[in-house]
Amino acid sequence: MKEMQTTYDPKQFEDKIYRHWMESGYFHAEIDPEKVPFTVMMPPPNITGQLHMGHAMDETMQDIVVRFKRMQGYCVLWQPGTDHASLATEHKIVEKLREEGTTKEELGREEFLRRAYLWKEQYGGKIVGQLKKLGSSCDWDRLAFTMDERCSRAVREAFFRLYEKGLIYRGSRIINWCPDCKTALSDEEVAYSEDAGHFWYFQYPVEGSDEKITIATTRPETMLGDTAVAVHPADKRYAHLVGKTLILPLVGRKIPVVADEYVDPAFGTGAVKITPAHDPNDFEVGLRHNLPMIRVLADDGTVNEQGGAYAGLDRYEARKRIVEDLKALGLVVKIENHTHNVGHCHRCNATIEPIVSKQWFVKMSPLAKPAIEAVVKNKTKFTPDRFAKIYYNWLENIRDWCISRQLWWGHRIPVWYCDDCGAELCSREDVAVCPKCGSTHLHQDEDCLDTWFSSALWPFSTLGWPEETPEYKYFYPTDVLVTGYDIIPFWVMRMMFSGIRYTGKVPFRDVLIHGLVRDEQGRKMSKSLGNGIDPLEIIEKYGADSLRLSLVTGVAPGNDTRFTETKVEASRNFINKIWNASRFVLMNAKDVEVPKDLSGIKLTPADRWIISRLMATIREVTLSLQKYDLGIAADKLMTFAWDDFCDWYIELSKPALYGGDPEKKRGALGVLLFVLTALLKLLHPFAPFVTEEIYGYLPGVSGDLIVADFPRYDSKLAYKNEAKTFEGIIELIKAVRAIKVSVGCAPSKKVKLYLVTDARRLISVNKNCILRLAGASEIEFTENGAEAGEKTVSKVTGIAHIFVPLGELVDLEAERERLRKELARVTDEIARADGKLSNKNFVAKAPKKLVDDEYAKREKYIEMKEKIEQQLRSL
RNA sequence: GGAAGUUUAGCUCAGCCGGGAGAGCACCUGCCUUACAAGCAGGGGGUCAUAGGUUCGAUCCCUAUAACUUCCACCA
Repeated sequence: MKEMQTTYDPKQFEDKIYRHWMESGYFHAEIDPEKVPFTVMMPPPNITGQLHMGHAMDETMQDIVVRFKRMQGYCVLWQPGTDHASLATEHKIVEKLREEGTTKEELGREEFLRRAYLWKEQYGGKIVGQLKKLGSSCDWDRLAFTMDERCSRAVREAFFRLYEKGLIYRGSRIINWCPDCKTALSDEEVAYSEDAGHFWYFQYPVEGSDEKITIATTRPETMLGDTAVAVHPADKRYAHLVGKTLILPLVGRKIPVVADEYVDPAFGTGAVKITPAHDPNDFEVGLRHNLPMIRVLADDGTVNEQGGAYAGLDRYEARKRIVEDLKALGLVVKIENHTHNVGHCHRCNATIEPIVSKQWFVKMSPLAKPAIEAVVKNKTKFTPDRFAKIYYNWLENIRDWCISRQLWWGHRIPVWYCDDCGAELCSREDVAVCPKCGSTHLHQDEDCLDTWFSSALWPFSTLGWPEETPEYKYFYPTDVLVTGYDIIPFWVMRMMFSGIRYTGKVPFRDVLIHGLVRDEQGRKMSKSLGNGIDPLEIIEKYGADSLRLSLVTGVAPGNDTRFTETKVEASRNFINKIWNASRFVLMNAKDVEVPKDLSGIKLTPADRWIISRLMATIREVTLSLQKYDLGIAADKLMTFAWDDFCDWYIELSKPALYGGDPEKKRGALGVLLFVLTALLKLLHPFAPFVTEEIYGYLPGVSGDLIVADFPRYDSKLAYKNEAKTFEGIIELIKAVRAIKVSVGCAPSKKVKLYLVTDARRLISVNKNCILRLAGASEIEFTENGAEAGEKTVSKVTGIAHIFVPLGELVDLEAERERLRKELARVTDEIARADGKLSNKNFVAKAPKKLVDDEYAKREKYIEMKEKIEQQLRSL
């Protein structure tokens, strides 16, 4: 039998243990009709991604749940995978091409895609390795990729079904356009921020008059596409101009003045320039008044040929020039500073241009309704449930989803156009011949689908849907989805409506939402701030277990948390404690094995107390884990491990271990091993590596912890009353310690205890423990403590009145003072109890147990008071 | 403008059904007590943001207020 090293050093075993788990196939989920399935879909990280703290927390939480369920005997599938991340990846590759001095257009679609796959092969695996470092116990045999064959097939099927029902359509509408990425985006992919800008006031001359109308704009360059000026119908200032024609300066176009309710007369000048092709509101106005739509910006954000003299200029350069030119014409009234909300590309942060463009859309309202209903009806539950409201907010206000992207890396839209008859053909299979006219001159739509279109299918596409594979039938719907609240609109919501639509079932029963991991100052970790902390560096320094623990302790579900290295250190210290406690048990446990149960052991009161505490902990941890209260579960566990087991029980076991009575020693060791084993099991989901490592040293234990049974609460071992009685011993020990400290008695100096007590038997049975833990030499029972003599410090506890003769250390005046304070405290307690009990309503209405408890407390304090008074008199 | 959250010890945060406020870190005192100084023992420190209400009883439930955070919408 090898011995445990004297210090906890995670580097010695974490990789080794992970390899062992992999080789043993413990992560692999094989359909087992005898077992109940438990399925978790890992949110697929981007192939371009690096593991960050957010992932680390998300993965840790999933792994805790998954390991817990696996140990409970479920057939657990934790499905891993990666996301092709269409835009993010293409963006990176394009950047790389730029460095190489080429462009994607130069390479052509085919070559570009070849490069992209190469990239995926090269970098896509990186994050997988990082997840392994963290201890993720997912089924790597089933590693999926959103663009693999299975998922791609599901994407086509989903698209086809929606298209068939008219829920996918193509149309020209205002969309969010990123001029840098040169693609359309969904509403969710636009992030707004308050940017400082200007409010420019321009004058547009009225045709056939000297009059001019003043408009205000934040985007002067869009005036090139103005096709009207709108005023409020009830606005008297402009009533005479409605129907008149204006001459658009610099352009010379004649545009009408229209009356529209949309205009707020109180804002700006009350007259609004209308650019239907570049503003969502103007677009609506344009439709109502049948205005022409003139697009003046090209895909790259420069002014297009419609811009006349400004054609070819970048939008901001054009803006500057237009303002200058209008100034020269004397048409600029004023320029104000103005901060307003500007949309930015979620990926590259470029300013978004609203542009009219022909794109593919998913009609949302028929999909949103059942998705809302499913949560209302509790088919899917959010934890914490307040996130259901966020989810409703999104779905209730949702607009049609723009799903086409002008990108190459992704799922190409499965629609073909016939060059001869113009037919638009959506198909599950590639189309070579036009079914309408028989032509073979067809071309596929150039665009790709939004990445989230495929992620939305993740819970079932990975299982083989639309085929009714055995996996799909067994593992779907999944049990819990774990993700951050920031992903609700992108992913959770879309999986919900997709799952319901395509499979007829909600994709998951529970959604466990967590918050963001922030930096020490509470700021979001981000690349631009450079405040991100690399989880791998933390793992390198402290080990994965410490990182995992630090990410779940003291965190309430759904709340953000701050990452501090101090917290990791605290976690590391805890694990070190476990390590050393285990080492202590094992170095004493020669020729002993972990007992299967406790039936062969004669249990001492201390044994029963720790077993009772273990049972309570098992129950609390199990319940908390079932409710996904990971922070509470970890907290209970750590308190039990450190306070109860290490600080108390191990110390309590020492008299038996060192006392020379082989039977007592065997009993204590049996309990130590029994409790330690259970503790390792309970702790395993949180700190899998170190617990598995220690488990390997346990004598007489075979197999691996990862697949051991999770401890079960056993009411026969609860020993509630005995445990409560034993708390009296603990209180007694603490009181003696406090007495010694209060007079500056050296801890190593043993003192004699005189006890006035009714619990002589209880104390006698636990005498050795009391002596050792309290630092006492002997115990003598007395009637009134007089034997202890003058120079004595006394203290009253629940089971005894303690007298400790401390000779010269005792300052009688200080002792009197201390007793007076104690007396005051006890008197307050009695008053408090009296106050409650004299309240007739309390006695009448409060639960009986509470009232009885209050009487009992009063009794106890009165007794204590008498003893203290008596002691004060005798001094 | 709408929504959600937060406000508890010096700091970071927990707190299940309403029934004597907790942890970690920091701080103070004393200890290398042969598992552990990444430790042990003892200790100090809180009007649970404010004001009302419900209740026998409120950190917890309700209402209002304030401050902060986040998300959404958005007036060109």
